This record gives sequence, structure tokens and C-alpha cells, in this order.
Amino acid sequence: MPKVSDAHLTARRRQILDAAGRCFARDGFHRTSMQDIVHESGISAGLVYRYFAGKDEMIIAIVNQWHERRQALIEAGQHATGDANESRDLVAEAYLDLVRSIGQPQALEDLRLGVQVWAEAVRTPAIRELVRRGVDGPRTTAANLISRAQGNSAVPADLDPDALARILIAIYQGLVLQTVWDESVDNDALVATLEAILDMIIPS
Amino acid sequence: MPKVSDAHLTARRRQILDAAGRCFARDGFHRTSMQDIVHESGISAGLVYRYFAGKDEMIIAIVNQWHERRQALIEAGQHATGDANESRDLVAEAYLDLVRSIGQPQALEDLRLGVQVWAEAVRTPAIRELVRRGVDGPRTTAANLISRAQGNSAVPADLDPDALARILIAIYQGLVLQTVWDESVDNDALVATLEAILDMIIPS
DNA sequence: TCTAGGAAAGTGGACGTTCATTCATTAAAG
DNA sequence: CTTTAATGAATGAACGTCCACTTTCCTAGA
Repeated sequence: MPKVSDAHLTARRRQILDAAGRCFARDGFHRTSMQDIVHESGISAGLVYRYFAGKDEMIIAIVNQWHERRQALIEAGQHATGDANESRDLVAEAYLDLVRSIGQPQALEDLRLGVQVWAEAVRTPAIRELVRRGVDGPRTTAANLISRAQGNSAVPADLDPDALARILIAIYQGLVLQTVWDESVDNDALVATLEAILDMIIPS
Repeated sequence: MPKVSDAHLTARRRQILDAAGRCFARDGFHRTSMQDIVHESGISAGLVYRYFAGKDEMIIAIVNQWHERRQALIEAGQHATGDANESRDLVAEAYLDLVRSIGQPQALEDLRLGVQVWAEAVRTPAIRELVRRGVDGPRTTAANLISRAQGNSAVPADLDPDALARILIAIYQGLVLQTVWDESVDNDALVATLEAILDMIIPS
């Protein structure tokens, strides 16, 4: 059948999604018009609707893509050992790497997009579910690790594993906000201090 | 001059602002139409423009109001001692009270609004300045307190005061996000765990 | 190897709707 | 009776989406 290659189709889809991502990061989901995305992508208006049913579907796709990237970032930090029973040091280092990545200039656009996703999750149930699922995995992993460490008496027993996991994630989220508002935040100092704190409450 | 009382004017202004706040918390700034606010407030469209030059000015007013409320919340937690040189326990308790307030059901709408403010700050320079200013005060206060505590050797010297202050604020911000996404988050466990952590890194 | 035909890729102006804002007008207060 | 508060239909711009149309590419028949 006369079609174009599959590679071309996925490339076009990515072309649109990348443009949409840039627009959404810059202006938010609802201050970005379809025309904006059309201009940014260099593609005609009509064609966009061959790849996405509408703006809402594009937003969902962007949110999915964002969480996939986040997941990849977390897994990359674990140095690809493939070990399901991660050690404390491995997970802690992956966490610190994640916090370190906040300070990289090339990550800024991605972080800005993330903040828009977080705000949209407040309003749209489908996106809220995606965000929750994206956070659930890392949280459960961390909580299990902390729980195990408590068994070894390495972590004080009065710390609730799930609560502590939530707090660690909260630190990441809050630092993303502060960095996005003020690029001059000293990320190195944050990481060093966070490392010191981790050593105090979850010694290896 | 034939006018209505000043009290009436400020009441009307608040009537509009309250309605706008409810709409913005529910739908975000840019999915809320002026018609929505008009309906929610029970006031005619034209009258709104006697009190606010336009939608943008209303958003600014809402952001200001939000930070004033936050400031009041923080000061209320310090039990009105009026002491400029706050003690560690006083500030720590104010901080924990602030985190505790996240769990109060009647605060949810306010938190949802806050998340919208944070996202808008990414895009709009004027709002970003307001948000930064709102965070700067508490951060400086906390950093100074930590710095003083380090002088007394109560806090490890390898913790950067400003970084630690940022992390504490980040915890608040992240927990707001998580609570807004999932009301069933166990706030009591969070506060208890956070209290234990505070005792470890900033002993009194 | 060449070419006609069909199917999908791609275009961009048109469409109905919704938006923020205005203004001619009425109601009410002093 | 003058001044201001208050109304809400009107306005034009901008929005998301659609669709009639053109271009491009693959296949089939010679």
C-alpha cells in the first residue's frame, strides 16, 4: 500500500511532540495555542490532527513522555546493574544524581514542563493518575529500602518508611520549583547538604 | 459626593476576589474565563472591570493575596511572641505547624491555588518576582537561625545554612503537591517523621 | 523500464464557538 | 437632580477543529 515509511511517521510524531513540548514549557498548556505548535513545528495545522485527535490528547502524550524521561533518568542513575534488590548506596546515589540533574542548564526546559504537568494534575483526573503512577514506583522502592534498613537497625525505627520516602520525593519536587524560579540556585551546595542529611538519617 | 460606603467597596472587591480564587483553584488561571468568575461572584461582567483593569491584574491580586495568607499562617505559628530573634524551638514549631496545615481539609482549595501560582511563576516574570519574594523571607530567617545554631555547635558545620533552608522549604512545597494530588496522604505520619528528622539535623 | 492510477501525506483557509473587554443604559444613593 | 454603582448585550479578536484540495509516493499493468 502506498504509504511513507514507519520511521518517517514516528519522526513526524516526534517533530510535533518536541515542538509542543517547547511551547508548553514556555507558556503552559492553556496559553499555548494550536497555531503556536503549528508554527514551532513547521507543520501545517491540518496535519497535526492526523497524528493527534486534539489538544487534550497531545497534552496526555506530553505528560507520558515526561514521566518516561524521568523514569529513564532514575534508572540511568543506578548504573545499569539490573539488580532488582538495590543496595542502599546504589539507590541513594541514584537519588542524588537525580537532584544533581536539576542543576544542569540543559534540563531547565524539561523541569519547566514538569511544573506545568504538576499544575495540570490538580485539575485533570487523567493526568493526575499519570503523575501519581509516575511517583508511586520510586516511592515504593524507597520505602521498601528504608523498611529493610530499619530491620538492620541502620535507620531509627520511629521514622515511617512511606513518610520518609514521600519527604525525599518532596525535596526533589521543591528544589525543582525553586530552581525553575531562580536559575542561580547553588545546586552543588544543595547536593552536598542533602548528602550529609542522608548520611545522618539513612546511614549505609 | 454621592457614593457608596468604603466598606461596601472593599466588600465587593473581596467578593470578586474570593470568587476568582475559587475558580482559579478549580480550573487554573487560563482555563477560567471571565464569565466563570462573573457567574461565581454573582456580579455583572461590566462591574468586574470597575474593580480590576483586566484578567491579568486580577491574577496578580490573587497571587498577592495568597502570599499574604501564607505569611499570616507562618506568623500565626510563632504564637505571637513578637520576638525578632526567634528561638529554634519557636521557628521549628512554626514550620511543623505549617506542614501540619497541609493536612487540614479546609486548606485544600488554598493549596490547589498555590500550585497554580507556582506554575504561573514559571512563565510570568511579575508573578515569579512575587513568589520569590514570598519565599525569600522565611528562607533567610531559617538560614540565619541555622547559622547561629552552628555557632553553638548544635548543628554540624558541613551543612550549608542556605541550602538546608531551601531543602526545608522544598519539603513543604513537595508535600503540598503530593497532598493536592492525593488527599489520602497521611499528614500525621509526615509531621511525626519530619519532626524526628528535624531533631536529628537541628537538635535544640 | 516506463507510466497511469490510487491512496495516503500534507496544506491552509474557513467555520462555529468562546473569549476578554466595552459601552449605552438603568438603578440607586446622597 | 447629580453622581456613581451596576447591568448585560454587543464586539471583534483568537481559539480549536475541520475539510476541500494539492502533492507525493507506491504499485500494477504494459
